[in-house]
Amino acid sequence: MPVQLLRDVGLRVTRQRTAVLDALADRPEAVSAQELYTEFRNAGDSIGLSTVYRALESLDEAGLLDSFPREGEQVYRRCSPKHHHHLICIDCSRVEELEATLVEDWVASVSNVHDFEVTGHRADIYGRCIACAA
Amino acid sequence: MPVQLLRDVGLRVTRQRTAVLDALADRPEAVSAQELYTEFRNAGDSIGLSTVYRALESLDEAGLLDSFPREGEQVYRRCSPKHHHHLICIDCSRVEELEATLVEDWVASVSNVHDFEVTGHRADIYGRCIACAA
DNA sequence: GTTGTTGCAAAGAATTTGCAACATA
DNA sequence: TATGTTGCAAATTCTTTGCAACAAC
Repeated sequence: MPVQLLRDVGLRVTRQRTAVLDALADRPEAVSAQELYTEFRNAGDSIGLSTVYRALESLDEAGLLDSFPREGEQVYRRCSPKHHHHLICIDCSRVEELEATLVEDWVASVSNVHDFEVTGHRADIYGRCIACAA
Repeated sequence: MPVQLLRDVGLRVTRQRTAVLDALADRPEAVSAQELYTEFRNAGDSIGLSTVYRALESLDEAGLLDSFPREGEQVYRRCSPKHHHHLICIDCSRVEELEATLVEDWVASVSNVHDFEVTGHRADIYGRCIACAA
């Protein structure tokens, strides 16, 4: 339930934020603010474009969403709260979450060897999902 | 020598493309088209902004440059032709190239386990370089 | 009631495009 | 000479911001 999620991260529960979370629920592919805005409009939902941008931004900061750039725009999707990597379909934007011990090991080893204060990392795999590869 | 590089990838050798390659030579940090354009102007070099965009795009496609998004804009840097990953300073944009067998192993294992036609991957580590961490 | 949120329209920023002039091969 | 490239200005697209009305707590 979106309401509880919002409370948990200390954001006010508004119709708009709830709508955004609902729209992203169980959606495997990532979407941009523009796409989401268009969906709302087509569905007859009244939401401002800047509100969609602001909602996605706060939800992302709160850790409720993943976000990454795709072809010049930022895209978002619901994600599990624990650290993970991605398997991203370059055709349909469908995303699968991956855990990857190997990657964590790599990061640890690099931070040991280099004079570098590691603050984060990202590791994603691109390709075509079974549906799009056909 | 930029001239040879351009020939090798089948691009015409122009003053502008050569200038872009020169400007990127041995520069450890990544730069955007806008930044490069400003540098040229300040140096008295006459180059159009769209030309900088187009030069970076073709050089990137030719595999002579790495590129990744940074705060809403695309940034570029010279890179070695072989596959590698990055250690990126979030303060000064300095980039170090990494080879990572562990990452390659991970990608291979994922492509074996999932119904997914892998076309590429990317793995980068973010943090502060020794100079910026001070 | 206080404070955070929304919506709109305007502003901003990065990037792309049309097209005539021009440079490279 | 034929074709790829440049430069400029205009157009596009994504994103942010100011501010008054409004909703959540």
